[in-house]
Amino acid sequence: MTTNQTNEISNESTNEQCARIVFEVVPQVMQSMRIEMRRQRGSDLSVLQLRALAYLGRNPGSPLSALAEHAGLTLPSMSSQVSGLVARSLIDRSISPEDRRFVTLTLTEQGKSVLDAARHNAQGSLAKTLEVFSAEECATVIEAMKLLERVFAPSSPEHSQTEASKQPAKA
Amino acid sequence: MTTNQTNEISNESTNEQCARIVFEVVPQVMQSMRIEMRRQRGSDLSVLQLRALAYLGRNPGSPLSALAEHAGLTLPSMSSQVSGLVARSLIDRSISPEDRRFVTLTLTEQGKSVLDAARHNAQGSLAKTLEVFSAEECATVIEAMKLLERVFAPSSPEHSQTEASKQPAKA
DNA sequence: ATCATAGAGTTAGAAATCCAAACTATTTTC
DNA sequence: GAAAATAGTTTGGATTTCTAACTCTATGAT
Repeated sequence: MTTNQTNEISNESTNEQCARIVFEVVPQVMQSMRIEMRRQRGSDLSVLQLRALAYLGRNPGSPLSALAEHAGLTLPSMSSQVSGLVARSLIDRSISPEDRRFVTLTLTEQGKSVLDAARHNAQGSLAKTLEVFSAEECATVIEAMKLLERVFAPSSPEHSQTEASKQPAKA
Repeated sequence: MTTNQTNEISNESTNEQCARIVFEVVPQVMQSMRIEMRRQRGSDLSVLQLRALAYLGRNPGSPLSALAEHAGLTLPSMSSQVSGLVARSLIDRSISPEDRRFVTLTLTEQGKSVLDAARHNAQGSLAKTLEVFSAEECATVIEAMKLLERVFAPSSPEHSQTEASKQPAKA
């Protein structure tokens, strides 16, 4: 029987099997997404850039640090990415009047339309790939994604600073 | 063809919902894996490099093209990566005696031990992160990964490639 | 009030990654 | 035997992302 103390000896199979297959499959899916994004000749966005635009669509006026944390990047890396998107007129970057240290990031009108188009393309082709799944299989994938999201989401309200999820934004 | 006639009025087909959450969660998990790999100060391998070593562990003597296809990289990119691993004495690269155009890639003894250690570390910390899951939740994740693997995996080793990954080569 | 300190973000410099184009070497085909 | 095809490498460049050092702004201690 499985000991529920610290799971040191038993439960090795299920947990480690899960870790092994996640480590095997997630990079494959990610690579397919990158390739598909690169194929989209309309918007020329990376997966990260599209995710950044989508985040700003959901959270207009976010500071840079929130975006960096959401993406799992350092502040300089995200600053560079944002500079590129500002130069492409997809993001408006202005100084917060309340606290002038903060930056306020918002999608421009062009950013909104590019986001809409790119998201439609990317998720559309992904959905097309997933068309072979039955509704039940889709539900399984969705449920698994929600589980993984709970564990890997950056702004997890519970234990955001365990050693495994120490973010690179601060060291 | 599309079978979403019943869902046209409602929000979103199950497929599209699945695509959206996959596009949201997979990059997060991937980024966490990258950060965790970078924290491992013993081996200094990227996710891709570890995956390449693992592939060669399972398929000794593979040619470069098989490795490139498995990783979803172009031949030049994978050639460069392999050169780095050869320079670090983790991979032995020799010319196939049967067909001298092919290269035969094998793990060195050092490569095997580095692979073992790195895989243990990477999947161990991943398993630790997944410890919050119950056995049932783990099973859901495993099942979903198997589903995604069926759709996104390149062709299986020692087998003909059907149509899996012609994406990275040409557009 | 003033100066020290901390926080948010940017810039600079370097390293890694990856691709397309061009190239070499080998095998197959005609 | 020449031409075409195949496997891989080299080259050159674009992108990404890090650390370290910097600027600017807010807070706080005295």
